Amino acid sequence: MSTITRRTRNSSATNGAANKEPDENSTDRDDGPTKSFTFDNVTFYATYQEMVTAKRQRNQAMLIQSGLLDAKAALDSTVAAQRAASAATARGIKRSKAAATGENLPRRKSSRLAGEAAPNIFVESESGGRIQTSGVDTAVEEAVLYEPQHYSGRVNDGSPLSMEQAVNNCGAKWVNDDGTTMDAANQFVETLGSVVREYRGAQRHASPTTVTHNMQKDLDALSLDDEANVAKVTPERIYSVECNPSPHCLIVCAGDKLGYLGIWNVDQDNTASQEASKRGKISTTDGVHLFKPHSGPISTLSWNESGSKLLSCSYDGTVRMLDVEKQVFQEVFATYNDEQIYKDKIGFGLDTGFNSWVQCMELDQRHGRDGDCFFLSTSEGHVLHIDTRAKGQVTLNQKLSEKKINTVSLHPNGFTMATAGLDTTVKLWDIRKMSGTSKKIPKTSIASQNAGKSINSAFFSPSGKRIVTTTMANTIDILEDAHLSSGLITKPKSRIRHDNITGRWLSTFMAKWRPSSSTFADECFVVGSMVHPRTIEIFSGASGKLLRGIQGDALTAVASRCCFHPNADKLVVVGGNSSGRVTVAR
DNA sequence: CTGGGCGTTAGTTGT
DNA sequence: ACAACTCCACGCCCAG
Repeated sequence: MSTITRRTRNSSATNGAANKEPDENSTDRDDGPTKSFTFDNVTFYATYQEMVTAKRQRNQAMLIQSGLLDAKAALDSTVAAQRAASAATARGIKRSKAAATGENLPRRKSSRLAGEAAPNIFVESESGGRIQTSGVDTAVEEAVLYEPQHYSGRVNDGSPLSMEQAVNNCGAKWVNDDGTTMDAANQFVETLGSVVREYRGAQRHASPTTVTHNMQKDLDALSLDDEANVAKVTPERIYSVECNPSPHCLIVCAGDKLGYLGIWNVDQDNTASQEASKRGKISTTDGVHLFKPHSGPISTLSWNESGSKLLSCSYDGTVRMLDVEKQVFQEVFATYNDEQIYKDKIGFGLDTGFNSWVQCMELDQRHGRDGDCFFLSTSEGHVLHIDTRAKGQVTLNQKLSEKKINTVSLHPNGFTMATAGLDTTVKLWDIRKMSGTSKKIPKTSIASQNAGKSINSAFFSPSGKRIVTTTMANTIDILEDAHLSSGLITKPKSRIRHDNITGRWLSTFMAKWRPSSSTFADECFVVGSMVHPRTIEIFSGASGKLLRGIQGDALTAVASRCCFHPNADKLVVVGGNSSGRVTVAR
């Protein structure tokens, strides 16, 4: 291959060893007939163009000879066959037919949220983008016009968001226009509440979590073949997926690029729901319910231990908490700029403009597992610690990097923290040695490892013994006892070659540990993959070996963000893709 | 040393 | 079938 020379900028970048044949360069603009052109040291060509043509023919012949074209054709046809065989599932949320043809419609929330008694102003019908309303047109215009503009385009002024508001924020495009969506959402939240109560009750007479006796057997049993285990849960590309911890009921939530939160009751009895929908009771969303508590990508979702609260962290600079029992999205943290009107806010002065956003969240379990305290990392290299108990405060604001920090992870010992990000390193810190606000980057961390390329994620394993990192250098590294080492870590315990180049349209891969009920030797993690046919991969932490590549008809796209169910009796793995679809393997 | 520009990547939706 | 659209990723090159 090294003799193939192409002249585009990119090919010379990707094929650094490309031989530049000097005559090609030196005679680039000289087609004069007085010279002859040498190629392959054999043939003489009268003109430059003839030489180029010959070269192209040679290259073509080489491609055919190499079998690359055949291989590509074979791959293309298998991919095409897969595409044809499995069209995207229709299960889950649907685009409203009326809205599909038009641009974004004015939201109903305008008049509702403004608190105006504006009866009868509803979008009655839409066709071809034209909106017919009942009620007075000017009133609609005013309602839209005076819709309050919130800080940085956030969904509201930071006050608690009711379930109804969160549903209405979704806009007409994704809300079923049969008017039953709200009922369905209400009913669903009731269901969620009873799931939580049941789980709490079970926890009270707790027996130790079921221990998996034969990991490999459980892994082998995972299946991705049932189409009923796929649903469109969010409108846009998924940034985060998480399972409610209740083992009694499989409830999966996903957050997307635009701040939508979809919660899917996977085993909702669809026949019953369709019966009900015929009676006009609830809508047929296949157990999927859509809310919009944020205005930017939801980067992290985390349930508290009892499954009663869901924390969502977004690039929009806010962290919200869905309280299942109170049925409200409470804003527990938000960044603001340094205008004096915000001086009483917890996040005052933490938003420094366009290049500043909150990148990720990690719950701090040191003071109970209710989600009261958490760490945040920012696009500007800060790590924050927020304590929402009492009045709520920023208890740590430390700059740790010049570049974006993609993840923070706290060791179970409660003081070793791992950060990883665009500065191409994993760094370990002792948070006991940090306090308050510091803009100075500490000169030394306890230990660090340099991947050479950006690091998508670095997480401590449940035992704390290991760290798994996913890097843009196309590796997954497993470090062992990194929290006990110091200085530069030159060699990971094991290094897995893994294609992590997802490009700009897919969320980056982040290998995630199975959270519980695994022994130290059984620790394993899940990660998405670019492999054809589409696969969700599970690796052993101890050996770095691939334990299982889950494939099946139900997985038709790359699952960029994956997670395990924390404590279902049976092994459950969930993946979210770039079009908002969630796939459950079990 | 920084920032602009470009290329890569996969899947859905509209024509 | 095919083209358009996505564009809060990141690496690399290259100009200033």
